[in-house]
Amino acid sequence: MNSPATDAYSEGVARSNDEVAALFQEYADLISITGGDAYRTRVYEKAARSIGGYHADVSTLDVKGLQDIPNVGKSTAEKIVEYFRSGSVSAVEELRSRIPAGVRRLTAIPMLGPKKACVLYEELGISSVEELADAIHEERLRDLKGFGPKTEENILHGIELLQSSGDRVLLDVAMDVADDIVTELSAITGCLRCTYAGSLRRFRETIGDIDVLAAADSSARLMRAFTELPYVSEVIAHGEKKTSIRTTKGLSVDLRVVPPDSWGAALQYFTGSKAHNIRTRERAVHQKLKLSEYGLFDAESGEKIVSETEEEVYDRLGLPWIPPTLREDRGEIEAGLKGELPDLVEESDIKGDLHTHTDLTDGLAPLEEMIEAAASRGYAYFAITDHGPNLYMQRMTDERMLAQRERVRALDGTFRTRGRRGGLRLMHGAELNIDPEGDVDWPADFLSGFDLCVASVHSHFNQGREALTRRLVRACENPYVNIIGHPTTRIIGKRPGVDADLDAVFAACARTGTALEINAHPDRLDLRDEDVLRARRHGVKFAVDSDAHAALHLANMRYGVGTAQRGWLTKEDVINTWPEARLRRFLRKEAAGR
DNA sequence: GCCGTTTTCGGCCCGACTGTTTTCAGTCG
Repeated sequence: MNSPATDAYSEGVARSNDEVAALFQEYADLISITGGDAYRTRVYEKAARSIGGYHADVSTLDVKGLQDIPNVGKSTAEKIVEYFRSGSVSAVEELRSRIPAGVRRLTAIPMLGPKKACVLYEELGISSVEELADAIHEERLRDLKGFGPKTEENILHGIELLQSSGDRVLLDVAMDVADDIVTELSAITGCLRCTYAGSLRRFRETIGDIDVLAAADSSARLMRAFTELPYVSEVIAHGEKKTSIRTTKGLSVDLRVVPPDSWGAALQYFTGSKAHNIRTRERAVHQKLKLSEYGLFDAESGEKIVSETEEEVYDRLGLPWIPPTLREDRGEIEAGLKGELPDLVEESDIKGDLHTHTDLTDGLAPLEEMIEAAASRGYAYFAITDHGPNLYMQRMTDERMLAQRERVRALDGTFRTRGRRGGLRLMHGAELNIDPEGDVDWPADFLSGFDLCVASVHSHFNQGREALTRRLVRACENPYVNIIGHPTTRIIGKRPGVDADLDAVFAACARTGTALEINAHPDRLDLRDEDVLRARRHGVKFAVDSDAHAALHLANMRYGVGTAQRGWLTKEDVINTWPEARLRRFLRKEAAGR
């Protein structure tokens, strides 16, 4: 998949900003665990977010330049400079020496925040998730103030959730590392090809370890360069064909170097999935062939038939080339044999983003900056959808929303001739809150002023299946609701999706002309691929949205498109690949009788 | 620690829910 981002918003810039953002988030957590001033905690959290979303590389800025970043003052700026000068920040190190890393890890458990983590550490010396689970089973939490039987139950459930995602990391974390490694290795003399394979190439929502594949006649140089990357913390194995390392963040990466003429077979083999490979190898066996990472061979003579490209390998097995995002043994082999593989939606098909935020609510960037970023991605249209007033913390009012609309309309005029071709059209929308009854923030006469509305669940997640289903269906039936945002509200590894009858919701979407969102934020990827597959059978349309809260986040679109592909979607299924006129017709929701 | 159409001090997003409590603290969005 190609990325249209080529300017200041492209990746790489983000690396050192992300590093600093993570450092300040950690500092904020440590301050709150040690019972420090809550306002200092907040400031460092806000600074972390601002830095993560800032357009310039913080490692290139001085104290004065850094203070231009919102929520970064003198003290924070000096810490950033200290970090790039010495590799660490003494104030952070001081707190790290007082609180074991495992204590902070405890706060990753849902319902367990800094205060409870602090009590657990100080009273019982608990400094890891495992120790906490043991302590609960040994009933050692019983005497602790503020911990009752229900809390124990919740913590155990939370630990289960946490561990179900295991040591896997989110897609974007793995992708950043993999992109960097591929770039570094591609520059080595003798490296003829290099790419990532495995679950990353298939765009799975979480990644266990990263597989990088390179083609070269001699592997020594590549292997050495790989082990000498700056973020390598440990070399697990070091050989001629395969080298494994662990990064400073604990991610394990395998590099395999293959001869150039087995590139295609190796790429096919190391991309997987296991289930898909078993199926392809079975087909080979039936044709008296043998498929391995080195090529497709005649089973009897051992003579190599093909191996240079994936296309050749699949072709010789009687199959068209199968896109990596489909290789899960979910019917792609059968569809390939019948010539019925879907023509998958690509990132380059996306004409606009329909769910984004600005600093009017909880976004980081001003309206103009978000629109500039959208224009630089070559979008044909772009919707601003800040939060409605019922998400109280956002302090939205009618006046603020209408004032924003004025600005959007004015900017629309100036961007009409900008962008890649035909200019960028702006749409004014909102992200509404679906309340427990299925109603949304504003009455019809106010809603009718928006070009489109996303509606999402942000509260009352545990209503029970029937109530939640009714609630979502009612939202679909609202003639002004065009897109159900992050439909299950799950946060990967942290919060399960709501318990609703999704098939009933999908049916309601199809019936009312309401699109389902595929939220591209790597923490969410909601709907998930399996749900997309099911929804598609109901004839639902989808919107792949970044839900960006900063200009940089617009680039998360690639993960949403990857998820859409895993759900077998074509351009036709995704409303934000459509031309503007067709999209506008869809947004009128005429089927709902509006 | 940051910020300023309350501008160098005194605020800092606000409300709901949950589980633990007899009046509230912690967590979440």
